[in-house]
Amino acid sequence: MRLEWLEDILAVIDTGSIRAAAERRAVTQPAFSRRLRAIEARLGVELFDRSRKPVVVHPAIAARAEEFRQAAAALAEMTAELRRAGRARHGRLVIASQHAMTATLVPGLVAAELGAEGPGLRLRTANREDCLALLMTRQADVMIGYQTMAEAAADPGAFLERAALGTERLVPVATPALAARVPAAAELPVIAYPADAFLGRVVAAEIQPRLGPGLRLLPRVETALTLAGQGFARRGIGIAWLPAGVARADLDDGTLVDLSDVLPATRLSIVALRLALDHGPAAERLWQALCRPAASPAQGGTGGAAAP
Amino acid sequence: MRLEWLEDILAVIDTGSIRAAAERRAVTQPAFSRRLRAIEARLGVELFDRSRKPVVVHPAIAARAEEFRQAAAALAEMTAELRRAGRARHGRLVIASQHAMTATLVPGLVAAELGAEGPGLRLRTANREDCLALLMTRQADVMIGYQTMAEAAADPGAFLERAALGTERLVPVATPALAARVPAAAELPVIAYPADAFLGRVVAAEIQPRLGPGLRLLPRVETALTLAGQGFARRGIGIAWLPAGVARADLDDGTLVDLSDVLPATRLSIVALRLALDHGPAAERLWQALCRPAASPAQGGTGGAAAP
DNA sequence: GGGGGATCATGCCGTTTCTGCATGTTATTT
DNA sequence: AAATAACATGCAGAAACGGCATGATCCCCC
Repeated sequence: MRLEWLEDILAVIDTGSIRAAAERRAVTQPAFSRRLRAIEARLGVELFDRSRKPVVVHPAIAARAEEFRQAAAALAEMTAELRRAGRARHGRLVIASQHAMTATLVPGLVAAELGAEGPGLRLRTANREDCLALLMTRQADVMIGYQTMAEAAADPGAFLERAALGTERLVPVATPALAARVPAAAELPVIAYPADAFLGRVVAAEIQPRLGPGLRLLPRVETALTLAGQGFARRGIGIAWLPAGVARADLDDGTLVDLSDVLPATRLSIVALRLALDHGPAAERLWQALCRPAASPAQGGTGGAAAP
Repeated sequence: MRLEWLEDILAVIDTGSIRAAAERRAVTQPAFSRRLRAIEARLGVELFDRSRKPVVVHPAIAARAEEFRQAAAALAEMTAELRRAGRARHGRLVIASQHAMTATLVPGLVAAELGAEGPGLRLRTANREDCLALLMTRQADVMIGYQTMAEAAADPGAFLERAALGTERLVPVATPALAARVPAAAELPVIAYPADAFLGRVVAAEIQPRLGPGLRLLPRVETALTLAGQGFARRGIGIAWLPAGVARADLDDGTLVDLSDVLPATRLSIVALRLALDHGPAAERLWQALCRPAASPAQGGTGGAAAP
């Protein structure tokens, strides 16, 4: 028996169909169908009545759903606890942060606030979704990431604690040559974020609607990685919406110019998140240090450097 | 988390070394070493201190051994229970039997004793070790197999219940042509059983030592499958030691002749085994029917046919 | 402290398992 | 009866896994 099997079975029980369960388990329907067959074969039990079209979970199996749920939770808890203990053995704390912040904001936070804490600190960087997954599976103690102002105003939910670290502007930038052509242009070459990435949703929700009516965005390249977007912008491929902290150095030395007077910009909230659970003393210290608002170097700063 | 992972970890905890644990888990040491690394990687935790030569389980992990054991037991129990319930849904009983008996003895038992029970009965055939595994994992309700007379006299252990169904002779047989050469020969071509198979051990322990001093066995082919051995014997490849029930038809029609007057034979006990646990009503009826000694058609019979 | 032996790791390669995509089949709906 | 949605299947590429041979360490004992 495997935790994955329990989760697969529960997905079918919960969603009521293989197709929907496949989606929840993030595989294609054929692959998931096979997986279920394999589970049945290895278990030696027929779990579903496949003669019905949305498959029906055999009643004897459905009756055990709660048992499955508990076993799955116990296993998940066991591995989470193992991870926590494993880290504790090294006296390590793990911070998960979104790619864009790793190079700019986070080093400042860590250096400024955690000087003495330093040695046992590890940084993992990923996209926002994966960061959240690291947090939920307890592979990370704290996550630092962006939220939209709307998200930051909403209740974080019962499982999460949140601390606001500041805000940062998401500004349109381009090379001076490209920028000069912007006011007259009807089509703007842009570095786009994928629609399913966090910044892609932000741009779609908060930037696109505020563009002038005759103005169209023409995606030249698409990347989820802010730093890659910065690279393209530097080469004049298109306009990129970058966090101010990422763009600051290029803006200062004139490689890029700020277009936020002619194109919409928006503001992102920078937050720290952690599970609302027991934490070790080191994790607690880290959290307290992050929460101390005075120490926060956010507000568009590059971390460590003073804000204007 | 997977049951297999827990079992792997527990194997190391119990045996104190990777090599020994690999043996217990029935894979080679390199493969097992890799498996452990993969588990550590996927768990994100270092489980062992590999700088010591028999690896040392990290104390934080060793401290959780009991937790692991309970989780493993719970998972194993859950799958076993699922299997039982799955079978019960079909009203099915599963009998595991050794290959050799499936064709001869078991049909007689089933037909004679279970006439009415018939429809929901399923027969699985495997070697003795796998039959036992089927029993232990509750994929089978009852196992029917051979034991040596010594085994049959010993305590079956706390987990197993045993019922003696009779005995059967293991007799040396050969084609008439080959048999004619036996008395004078110093080397006998034989159909050998693998040393790690049940009958291989029986031959090694009870037949070999009783051979005349000047007599050598020359394995011509090796097979664990009695019926395959019979096929070879029929073609005159060598002498085979076969259960009387298997050989009977060939002996009756003269295809093979019985050499037990010039070569050692031995006697095997035919037993039914089941786990000493709760059983469903159908399983209980089956067991009672098997235990009824009068009905047993054993004693070398081919099952169904009357014994001499 | 220097073999000798045991334990674990690694390179290589064949086998098995798993996945996605495209497409076929079947139950359900209208 | 046709349309639709749900599930299965054929296929090919990728990843995981195992065994074997061999290399690198650690432990023990003289």
